[in-house]
Amino acid sequence: MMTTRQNQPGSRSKGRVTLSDVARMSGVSAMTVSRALNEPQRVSEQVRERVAQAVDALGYVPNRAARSLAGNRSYTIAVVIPSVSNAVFNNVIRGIYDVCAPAGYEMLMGNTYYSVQQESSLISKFLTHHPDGMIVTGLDMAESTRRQLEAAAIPVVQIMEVGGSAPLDMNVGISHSEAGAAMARYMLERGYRRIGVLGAQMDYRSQRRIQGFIDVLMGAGRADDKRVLTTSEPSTVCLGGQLLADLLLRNPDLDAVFCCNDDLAYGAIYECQRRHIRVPQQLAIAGFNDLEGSACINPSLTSIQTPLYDIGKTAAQMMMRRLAGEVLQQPVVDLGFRLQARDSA
Amino acid sequence: MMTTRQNQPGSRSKGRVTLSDVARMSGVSAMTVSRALNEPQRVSEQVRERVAQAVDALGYVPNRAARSLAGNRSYTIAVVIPSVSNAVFNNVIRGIYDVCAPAGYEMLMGNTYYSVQQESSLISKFLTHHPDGMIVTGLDMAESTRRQLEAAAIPVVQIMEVGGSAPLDMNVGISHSEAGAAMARYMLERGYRRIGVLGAQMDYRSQRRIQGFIDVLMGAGRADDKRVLTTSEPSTVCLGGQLLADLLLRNPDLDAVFCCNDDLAYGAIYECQRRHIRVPQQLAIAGFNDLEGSACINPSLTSIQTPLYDIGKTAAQMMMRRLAGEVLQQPVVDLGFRLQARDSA
DNA sequence: AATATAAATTTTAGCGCTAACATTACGCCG
DNA sequence: CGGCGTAATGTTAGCGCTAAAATTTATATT
Repeated sequence: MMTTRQNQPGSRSKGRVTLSDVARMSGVSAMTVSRALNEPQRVSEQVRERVAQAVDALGYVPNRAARSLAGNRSYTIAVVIPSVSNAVFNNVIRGIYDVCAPAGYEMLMGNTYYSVQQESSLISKFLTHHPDGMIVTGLDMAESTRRQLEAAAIPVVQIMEVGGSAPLDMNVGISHSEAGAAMARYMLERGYRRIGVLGAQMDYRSQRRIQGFIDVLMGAGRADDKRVLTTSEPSTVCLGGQLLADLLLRNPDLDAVFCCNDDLAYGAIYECQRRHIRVPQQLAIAGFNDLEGSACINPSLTSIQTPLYDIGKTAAQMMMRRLAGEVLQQPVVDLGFRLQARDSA
Repeated sequence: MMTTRQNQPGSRSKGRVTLSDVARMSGVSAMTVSRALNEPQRVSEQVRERVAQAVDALGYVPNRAARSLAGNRSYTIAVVIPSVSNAVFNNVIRGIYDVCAPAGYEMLMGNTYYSVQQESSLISKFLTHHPDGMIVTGLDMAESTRRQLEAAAIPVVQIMEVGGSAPLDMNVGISHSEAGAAMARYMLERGYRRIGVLGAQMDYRSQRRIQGFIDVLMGAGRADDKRVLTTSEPSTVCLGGQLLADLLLRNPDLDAVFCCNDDLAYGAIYECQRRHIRVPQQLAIAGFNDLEGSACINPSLTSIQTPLYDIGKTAAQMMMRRLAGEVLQQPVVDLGFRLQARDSA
């Protein structure tokens, strides 16, 4: 049970342990305590120890707001992604985290839910934290947001895709149209000829994947608009099954389907199981992103493996270098992808 | 391309637009601008408008650090969960967000990855932000962390489970042991007799689910240690298949398996598909959490539906009421669960 | 019109920390 | 042993905002 004084939020605090309390107890100035905590190598060992003891004894917790205000630096990187819950971005986030945390940076994370409006308002909100840098997903954003970011004059890394619109500052990702094209070439090589396409969410990257895929089919004289089914609804496993059902209704003769992400592909495979359609013999299915479950579904799913962790890690590393004052020779990095062939296509 | 002045981080800022710039331009005092932005009903309409214009013209972005420092309140709620990428917690987070965002609160989120150590260090880190409140997962935590939270003297809501250890402050969730027990009773009622149990991750809540399940089996004289297989490895779909394979090796006569979460259950179903074991005729399978995909896998998965969104929403509402100074009559809320019977068991 | 009351606004004083500069202590050399 | 460079510590001032108190202005009441 909570027994003690509850700080009155919204009143002038008293009784909070501050740097000067620690300073008083350890018999040095506040500034020295600050240095003992943030640049320990700059104070003598005995001071370092006395300060550590005082911090412990008093239960001192530094106040980031004060630090940020005084230091004109927040030690915070804002990360703007469509959805933290998405397994795709989770890997990216780990990559960012593994670089930021050891460097003493916090991450401020938020979801856009694939909406340009939500992205704009989220970025506005994040700017009030005065982050030292920002990592945002994708190359496309509202013009006003672009201006806001330029006005903020902080380093920005755009992640996930390269080669779409011109980047604002730094850029790390893969070419989604090339990845889509690679999948199309693979399917054609394997002998599939009546190839369908399923897409949901239809953010810019899904669109580019599908465009790249279709362009290759077109080049081979195998494109057919009737075989492409997309929706702006959020992508779910169940939706994959429904979309496949729709698509087959209009194209009973399909011999393969490219799903613009693995979730849809799972749903499509489930639908085939229910209809006793043998995959890949009667219908081949491929996905995109190569999520954890793709290796163990039946049949195992052919997909495009994207370097998610490395995208996050590289983006954060570039950010750190920029924050250290370095001028990057290569502000745009294409990390490439790998086609993971398995049993489903 | 970034053209303009890059703020030197770590130097005294100049040239940032501040409240007083807005005040000067709109011909009122800084304090009035502050009120115009934060309590608009307390200033005259014309001032409100002039301020809005000046904010627009100057591109003013408030500085949260300054606000937090001056106001002794951060408008931040720290949220400590095992893994943001987990679909389970995603729903909880949405519930929290839907209450916090309209109330003007930010969420500071972090993962413990089911580790008590990581939880401790995360909470320490979060306390440096001086959040106005904290929402943490589960009832169990390191004793030192418990003391830290008490010393911080902020409202705390522990979420996900009720009825385990005594709560620190407020508490919202379900009883995992009761939920496990309910599943066991259901399986016994359906006539299953040689029932196995699979568990991974084995955080406290998984343990309680399994314990509740086994207690009921025991009461019915159907418990058997050999039929329980658990691991502390993180739970994944693929692991579910491997664990089932192991379990069947030692217990070829099983007629049902309870998986302590849906991911494992998916893997178990896949493994059955590969082995041509008919579910549920030869082997029934049940999961826990009722994730999105559980309704459309083949066969559809019997699971325990937990009120994830409502847990988050309720927790945040209790937090808001507490921050408004209210004394809660009911600091512990059990939201209950529902057994979702489907085809797999 | 005088007074009481409420509403709108300003003034003052800091929140807790760190950048920049100032000072002191210490070792080392000629 | 004085002078000098370096390392260690201290002093000053202020980051941008808001709580609280003080003041001015508008509105109601008699």
